[in-house]
Amino acid sequence: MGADTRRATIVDVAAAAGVSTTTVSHVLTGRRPVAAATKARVEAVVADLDYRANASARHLRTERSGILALVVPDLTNPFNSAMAAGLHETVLPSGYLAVVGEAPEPGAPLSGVLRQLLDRGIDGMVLGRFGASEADIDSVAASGTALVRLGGPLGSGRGDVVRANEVQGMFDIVDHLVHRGYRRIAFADGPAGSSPGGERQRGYEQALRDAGLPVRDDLVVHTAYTREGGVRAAEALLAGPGPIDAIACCNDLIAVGVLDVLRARRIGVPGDIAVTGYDDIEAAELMSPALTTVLNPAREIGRTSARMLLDRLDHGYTGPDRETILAHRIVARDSA
Amino acid sequence: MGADTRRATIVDVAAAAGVSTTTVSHVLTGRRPVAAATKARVEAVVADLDYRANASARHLRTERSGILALVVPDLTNPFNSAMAAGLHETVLPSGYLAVVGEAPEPGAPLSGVLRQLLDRGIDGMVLGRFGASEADIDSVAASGTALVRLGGPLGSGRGDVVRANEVQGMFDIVDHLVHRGYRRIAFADGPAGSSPGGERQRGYEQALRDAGLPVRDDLVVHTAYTREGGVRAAEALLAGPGPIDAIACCNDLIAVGVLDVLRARRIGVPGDIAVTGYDDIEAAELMSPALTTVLNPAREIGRTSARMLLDRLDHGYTGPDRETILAHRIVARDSA
DNA sequence: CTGAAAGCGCTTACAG
DNA sequence: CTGAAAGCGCTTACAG
Repeated sequence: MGADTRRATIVDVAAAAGVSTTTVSHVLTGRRPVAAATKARVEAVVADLDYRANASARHLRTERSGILALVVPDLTNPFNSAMAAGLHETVLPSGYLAVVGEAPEPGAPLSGVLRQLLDRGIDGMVLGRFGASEADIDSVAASGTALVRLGGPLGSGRGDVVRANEVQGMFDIVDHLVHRGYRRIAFADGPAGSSPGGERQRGYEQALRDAGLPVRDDLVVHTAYTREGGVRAAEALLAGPGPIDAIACCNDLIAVGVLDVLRARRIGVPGDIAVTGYDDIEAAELMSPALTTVLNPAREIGRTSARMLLDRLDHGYTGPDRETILAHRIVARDSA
Repeated sequence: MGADTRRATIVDVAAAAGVSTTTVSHVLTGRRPVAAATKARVEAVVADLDYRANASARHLRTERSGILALVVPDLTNPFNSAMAAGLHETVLPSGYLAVVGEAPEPGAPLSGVLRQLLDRGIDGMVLGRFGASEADIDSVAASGTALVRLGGPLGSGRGDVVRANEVQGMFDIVDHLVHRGYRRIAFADGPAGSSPGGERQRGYEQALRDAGLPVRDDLVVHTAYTREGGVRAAEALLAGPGPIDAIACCNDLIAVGVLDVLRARRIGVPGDIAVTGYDDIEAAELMSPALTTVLNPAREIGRTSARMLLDRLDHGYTGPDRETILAHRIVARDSA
């Protein structure tokens, strides 16, 4: 089909159909009724010439870019790529393109990626869980970009929020540990002040309190959300002030690192120390021992975020900011 | 910081700097020398007004979209998301946006995603390894979009190719099995006729031949590139015509499924049957037994693809199509 | 039910 | 070394 011939424009279509470009445009957008016969004629020409509107021209005129973005700290994290997949599949049928950005330095002031995305005039943005500063969030919100945040407080004018109930999720899995008889439960948290680390820590502490167990600062250690972070956390905890019999980790990647250390030191899991994760990445059930964790429906979070964006962009929703909470589920395997 | 004030345009900058928009444009693009003093003045105003060019307007005028795309069959596959990350990080500093698309039905004629991307006038595209039809590839090439393919034959005018040496990679790992004493080595391939399944199968067969081992059709089974595919492959192989002592899998996900079946049937790995994968996804070393596999540098493949695209788009390369081959590496762990 | 025309914000021959 | 002006391909008041 037409190799290097110039792509048809709306003018070509109008000429071939014997109507004005105005009418062609209205047939295409459906924004004004067009006589059935005219409409049919235009549509035939559109098919014949294989006409498709030039996105740049349309967006210049409508002041929309037709681009949605997801910004996460690490695209390699399976949780994030599953989310990206959910966003893509939901958004494409509506004609949007979804761009995924890795924010290289979480928390850097309006970091490069965010800035570049905003410069592009993206229509909507899903801001992943990481240390985006308040100022950054404000910038995005102020730019008129529809915003969905994955976590953080729901505050008017700062975007919709999609989240799993992080507090409850960590509460449930620590409760699971308590019911299995573990008493000296440490917590390998994400970086101090980060999300979802903060929420998960609250769940951890609440579960201890409800069980009548002491909440001890020296049993909580902060680290990066990575396998290496888990290694450091385990080493710190093992060198800590007293014996522990379980380590609840803030995510699966941290749990992987913790298990590395325990395996290397020949500490039995869950016999000597139980370990739990959070997220249920694919590797969780492949590991030895298989990881007991909390399933966060990543792909569904992506889909839901997409729908909330489309609600505002295409379906005319202009009400107050909304929060959607997705159910989590404890996946009990062998590590706890 | 201007919350909802109208974004500055090139006209605003020109007025404030007391020059024409022509000059502002040239300061911005660097496509024409501008007197140092004038340039400094314009740059000061740009910074002051926080001016950034409207991407849609620029692209409408230049007939470029500034968007690059990566199309893969499954974004959830860690190999693909690592590749996507490499593409992103390389391309963003040059001002391009990278879009990732999941082709829902591999091999469907110019499937929805591909079509939509082409309609957007994307400047370049990386076409992942899956059953894109020849016609599809021709369509992309003919559209004037810079094209990089991940695998497949290098043919002039059909885009650059970035690949690992699949034949050699599978040869090496099957050779590894041979050297460990395995003799009845089966092959759990991807779908018949798919890439990189075909190349890997050739490496498998060559290694057997070089070792003086028979190449038997009934030891090769075709399946999907997924864990479930691996389950089916293992069941077929185990129900097959004769005993086997090793299963070389076409990728890690297949190997995971194979290990599922062997574990369930209490068949020792690698004692009774050795298993190898391909890709070295993160889970490979977390599994039990840890998977012996071939490392394909996914992120580096993404980076290299990006550089080849940028070469044509921004650096004026107009020579013949090129092929870049990246080194692989055998990662020997416990499963073989 | 339909059209003529302005204009979105850029870049780039053309001219001096 | 710099500018006036055309034009990229759309959409949308305005008018009939």
